[in-house]
Amino acid sequence: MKKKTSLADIAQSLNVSKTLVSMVLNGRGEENGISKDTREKVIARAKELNYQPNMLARSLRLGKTNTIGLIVSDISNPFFSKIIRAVEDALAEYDYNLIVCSTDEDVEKEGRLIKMLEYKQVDGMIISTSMASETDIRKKIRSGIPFVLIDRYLDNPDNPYVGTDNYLGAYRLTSHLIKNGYKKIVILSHQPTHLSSLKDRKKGYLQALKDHKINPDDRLIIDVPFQNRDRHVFEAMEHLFSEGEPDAVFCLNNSLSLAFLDFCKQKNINIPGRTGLASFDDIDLFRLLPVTVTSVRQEVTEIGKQAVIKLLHEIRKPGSAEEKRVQIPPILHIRESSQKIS
Amino acid sequence: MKKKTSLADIAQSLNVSKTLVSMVLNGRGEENGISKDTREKVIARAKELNYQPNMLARSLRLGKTNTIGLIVSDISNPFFSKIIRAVEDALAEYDYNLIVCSTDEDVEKEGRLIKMLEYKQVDGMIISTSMASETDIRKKIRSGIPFVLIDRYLDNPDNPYVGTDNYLGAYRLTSHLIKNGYKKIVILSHQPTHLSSLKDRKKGYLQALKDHKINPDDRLIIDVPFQNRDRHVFEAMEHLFSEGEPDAVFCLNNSLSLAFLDFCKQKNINIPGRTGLASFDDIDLFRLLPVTVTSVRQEVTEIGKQAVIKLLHEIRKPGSAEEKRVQIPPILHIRESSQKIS
DNA sequence: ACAAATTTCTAAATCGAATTAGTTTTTAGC
DNA sequence: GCTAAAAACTAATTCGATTTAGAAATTTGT
Repeated sequence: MKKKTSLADIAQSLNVSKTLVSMVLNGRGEENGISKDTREKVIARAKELNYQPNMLARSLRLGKTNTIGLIVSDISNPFFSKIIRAVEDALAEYDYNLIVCSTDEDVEKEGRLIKMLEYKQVDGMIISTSMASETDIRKKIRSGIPFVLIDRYLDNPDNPYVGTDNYLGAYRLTSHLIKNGYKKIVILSHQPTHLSSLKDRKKGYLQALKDHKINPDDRLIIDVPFQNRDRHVFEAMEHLFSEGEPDAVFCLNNSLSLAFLDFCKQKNINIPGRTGLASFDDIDLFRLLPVTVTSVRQEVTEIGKQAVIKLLHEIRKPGSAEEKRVQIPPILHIRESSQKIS
Repeated sequence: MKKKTSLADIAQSLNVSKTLVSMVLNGRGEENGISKDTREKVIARAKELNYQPNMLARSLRLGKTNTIGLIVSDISNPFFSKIIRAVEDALAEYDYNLIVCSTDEDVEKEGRLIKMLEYKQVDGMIISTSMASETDIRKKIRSGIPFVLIDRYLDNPDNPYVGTDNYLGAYRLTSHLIKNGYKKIVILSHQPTHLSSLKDRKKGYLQALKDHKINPDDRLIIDVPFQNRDRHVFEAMEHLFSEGEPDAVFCLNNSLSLAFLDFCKQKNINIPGRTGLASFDDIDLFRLLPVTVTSVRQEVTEIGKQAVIKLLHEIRKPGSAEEKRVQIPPILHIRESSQKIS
């Protein structure tokens, strides 16, 4: 590893000051009255010595790193990985980079990651939090680094947030099922029930039932833990289908849908013959199955983009946003898995 | 944004030197002969003032950032997002973080990203390169920052590399197809044919044909561009199927398989009735389709883990690894899409 | 030719931590 | 009570860039 050239090296080799070199290389030579001749010499020498600015030093001095931290539960979940991609692209336009972290829905781990990002002096964070309240998260972010929540919001309505209108999506999807003749609609969700995303989807479901004069049935509301999801879904569904047939199953995210499809495959359960199916989150699989799957597609790219816009806004002038919470309407894809019951 | 407490603040408030505070907080108080009394006072005050070390300053001084750069073509591709997750987890054990970037198979963009990671002084890089030669990549990494290639290797066999044994996977998969009676086997690949991963898969395919005395047919070897992949696959397949029926299609990665399945869905092509199917990369979809898809699964987690081990090795003592190229054997999943031709 | 104005450039401080090469203080020995 | 040794602590430099405040050199005006 050759030692790198620094400003000082260039300055020394030309017998000028570091100040001058710094100004020239930052394109502020002219306005600072550096002669054209000198400017050219500096630029030439910088190239010659293969000068590469050290962003650490620069960031330390300037108090900004042009780096954003992104925390999600699992970067390999397609929902998040697509958001990350959108965030990456949006940030690139403003010359920001991205440090990504997965929490596995572990609040402790999330806390540690937030701290770590603070140490690294990121300029802001985008967080899909597993925490239950804003107080918890503020306890970690003591420095006041700006952050934007995605996917899940917290109790404080002034927290910048971008996500899907989960209530709306679930309401529409459930209404659609009901209109198609389904009555006993199972809702398959996750256990830490404090997540706003899942809560709102459940609310949408319940409201749709209510509006269509269907009484909710607690036995049709299933919450499985995050860990060992597949096994839990299998057991819960096995139990449910042995007790009596539901009309349809509404899975609240892509992982649950996958687990449920696995169950159907193993148990040879025919969709929509034996049970209807609808899912929150749309994945490739759904349009490729021979019986395509009805779903609500979240606008992941839009969520990523807007989160970035909001965050950069917060970084520039904190707290000045007009609209704190942005809820993007999802898109309903009606397919074959929820065909009309004859 | 409250101003942060620095070492100096703690030092001043206790009337001791920064040196002392630094030593104590780094756990080197005792060995440097700081009295227990003072040590406790420092630690207490640090807590009281909510001291958070500034990693920028630390990194600048120490010459290491504990940050790794990861470059892939698209972080939202499930193959890569799973590798990223594995890399993240493996790095976490050594207290490293991850900056991720997507290149979209664009060599220019990759060059810019490498430069940027250098500026940020990452301690090392893990790269799934789109470049064609080691010279190209070395031209960018002028600083000599250690890097490990994944998924695709380059001409220099001394470059640390971790990937799948693509030749082996393709050879086995093709042999399997041949043994099941398939003869006219289409291979669906991508156009920039310099990628070692795709080249090796093709080699494995050709060798399998040869070993089974089948003459390769150029019309069955299809290379589509990365951009507008889906459209190109559709057109190429439409043309191919109109000319005469192939026996089977071997897709060289998950994206091509998805595009091909889309085509079959639209054209109502029955698998394996009308054409057999096998795929490199295994995705959830394949085991959930009613006709499950035969595939070669890459050990993504293992690739991520080993890449990290190799990189940390390079960082500690460059060039000392026993084995430069690690090729991990993939796992063949024989399913229904490649059933025996009767 | 000399002051004033303009052009061109620079020394030194700063960001926050780590570290080298000490110095000061205390204790021990006799 | 004095010295040597041990214990406890610190000043100053460094990493590499930016910036403030100002100095030196040149040009202009009369």
